[in-house]
Amino acid sequence: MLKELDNLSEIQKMAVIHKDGPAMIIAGPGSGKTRVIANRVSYLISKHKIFPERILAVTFTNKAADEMRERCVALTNKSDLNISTFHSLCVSLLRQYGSRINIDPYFSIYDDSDQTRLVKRILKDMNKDPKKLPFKISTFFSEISVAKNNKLAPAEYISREQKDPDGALFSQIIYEIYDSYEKALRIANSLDFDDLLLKTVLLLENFEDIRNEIEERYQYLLVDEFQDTNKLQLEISKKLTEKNKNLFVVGDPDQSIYSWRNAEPRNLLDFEKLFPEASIIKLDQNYRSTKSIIAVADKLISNNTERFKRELWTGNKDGNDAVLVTARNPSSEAEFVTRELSYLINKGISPEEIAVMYRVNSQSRNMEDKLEELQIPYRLIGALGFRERREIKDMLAYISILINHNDEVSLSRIINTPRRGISDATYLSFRQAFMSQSQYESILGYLLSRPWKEDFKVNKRAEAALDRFAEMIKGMVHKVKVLSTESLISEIIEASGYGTYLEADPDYDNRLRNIEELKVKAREISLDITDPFDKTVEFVQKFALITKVDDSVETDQESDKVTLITLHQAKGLEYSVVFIIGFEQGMLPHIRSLDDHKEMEEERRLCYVGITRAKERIYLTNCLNRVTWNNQGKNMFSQSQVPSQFLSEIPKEFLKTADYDDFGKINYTEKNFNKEDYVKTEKRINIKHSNFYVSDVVIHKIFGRGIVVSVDRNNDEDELLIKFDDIDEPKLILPAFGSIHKENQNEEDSFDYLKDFEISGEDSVGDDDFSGYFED
DNA sequence: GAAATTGTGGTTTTT
DNA sequence: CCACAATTTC
Repeated sequence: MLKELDNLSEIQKMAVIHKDGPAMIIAGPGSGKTRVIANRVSYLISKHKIFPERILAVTFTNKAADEMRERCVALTNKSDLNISTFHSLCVSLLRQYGSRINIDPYFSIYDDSDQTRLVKRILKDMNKDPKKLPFKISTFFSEISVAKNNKLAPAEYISREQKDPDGALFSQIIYEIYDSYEKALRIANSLDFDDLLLKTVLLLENFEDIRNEIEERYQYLLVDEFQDTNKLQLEISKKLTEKNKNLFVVGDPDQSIYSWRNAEPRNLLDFEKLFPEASIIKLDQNYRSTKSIIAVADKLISNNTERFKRELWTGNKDGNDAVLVTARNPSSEAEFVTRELSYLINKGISPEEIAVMYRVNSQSRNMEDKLEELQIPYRLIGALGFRERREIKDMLAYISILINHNDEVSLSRIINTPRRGISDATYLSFRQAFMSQSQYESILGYLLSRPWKEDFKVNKRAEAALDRFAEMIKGMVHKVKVLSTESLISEIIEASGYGTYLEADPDYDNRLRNIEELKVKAREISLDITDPFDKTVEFVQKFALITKVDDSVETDQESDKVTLITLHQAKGLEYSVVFIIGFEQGMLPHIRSLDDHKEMEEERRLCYVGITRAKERIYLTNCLNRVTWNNQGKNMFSQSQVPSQFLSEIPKEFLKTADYDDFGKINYTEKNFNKEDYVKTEKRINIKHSNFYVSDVVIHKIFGRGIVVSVDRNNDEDELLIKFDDIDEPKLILPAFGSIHKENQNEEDSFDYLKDFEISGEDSVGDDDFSGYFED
């Protein structure tokens, strides 16, 4: 038997040996999807003698593409496979054929910060105050993104929108900005992310010869994560397989989490309608996770109503119980996670195999603090990607303007960075002058040839500064043609004064390191291109598509690190141990989703994605209180949190619950937990007895007033069962951690017994730890 | 024109 | 709370 079919289930084999015609693989999490794709690629090559370069596999992220490539190369020993993302595929196609639709091959790619810059500039030109618009800039971008996904140019957009009289005014303004934005992009010879897809669709749609040529080039198309494709990506997939129909798509409707970004899960669900002859294969055996984990995931996702009923199952062992831990507040939650993971690490689990996941990036803060406190190395898959760092954006802007002389956004970014005496006002006059002349086609060309001295008036100082800048750029315009990308970067840093400017930066070391890293990345890219200029162009264009998952903030040099990551970014990854924090209404599900059924289902899918990343252990955590931002009062205040409704959707027997209080101690209410394990991690000295007795009236820091129902002194430490006034079920409390005192005693007296033992570490048993929680 | 200071507004997820 | 914009001061 061929090695491609080794160790596969019958159903997986069916997918691997699929040759011609459309196929849809519904692949549940951990069902061996990547393996199936890689093996099919390999099988096509070795069994059917398809040339590797005629197979195109499209994934969602660069990282996924790299992994896929690695796997395929390992199997086939061939390196000329085509594996890329939709966006980078489009960049390549547009570079090659873009001239047919008036796109210069040296186009720049604008990310959202570039877009925002551009739109702000446009608004200024239109004499509009960004703050007085009836919508936020982000609304504008999502609006035009929808427009572009529906292939609506500004004119088409407005004619469609105006049918709705209520929205007419709103749409009119959007239209005006959209129109100017498109014109500005064209003048700047730049494309935004949606354009990359849209222009490619237009290319394939309108030019049969190009379509044929590309379809000839790629005989077999595989698309991964198909549930997250948008309309344009579907169209590209269809156009590329128009004749041969060799479209092999893989996805999982339950993992569709990008509908807010115009992903259309229907692309997958309706695949059968589109291609009635399609082979349909469902992979629902999970090879990744324990039964406990799968049970939680499956019970949760079965609460979605708009869903093909489908059961994920596994032949794996039961494994550890899934755990829910409730903490007092986010910092306590982070403390629990940190201590627990240090316990796991001590137990021999590699930090690399552990991830902490959350709904929003800001939740990483508490985790970072605690991890640093305990000196556990972590990798933050960050809010701020490498690409978005200021020094990196600046470098790229310098290079971009040298490549694309029309790239106005880049020019405006660096013309006074570092400060060289060219104020925004000066730049605006200069730009105005450029716009109103017709002799020079590019803004950089205009700057360099300097007739602008006649076109507008600025003071001597500004004029001299502009002159110096032009001189400096002039010296580099030819260098971009001959220097390697990394030498070019060094040259820019030297010539522009950026180096000296950086030295004054408080974050100098980091920024310098980032720039060095940029050079390394430049060196690594596109080894097969020989011309230095082409290489730089390739680098800049592909660099714009790098995702945050590709790079990260490292806390030290070791590679062995715990991962902090958003649930969205975690898709496609797997870890032995996964913590998902913030299981509270308003956090997860996110507050913006609470009133919308469809969005709630997507939040549920997001949890499903998170839970199914885990191989061995899953911990869900939440907080009783959380400091939130109050719109009205402009004050931070501690708000009591309602547990996530998703938790109640998971039957109790599948999720063991425990409480965690601020002193780093878990009250395990389920016997399946090995309490000893946790005590060891805390390095606490066991205590003796407390002075609480049955029927004592007590005050608890969190739960308020209650009566001691029973005292258990069999263990090393007392366990009190307390019926609190406001809580139906009596709660188990360990009095040793100072969160409780007798009603008729003041707190200090109650704490007396604490003198009998000590708590290791710098922790002091004082009131400090409580301050702030109950204010307001 | 740049730096320092005050004010303001905004918090989801990202190719 | 934090980032960035506007305003004031140098």
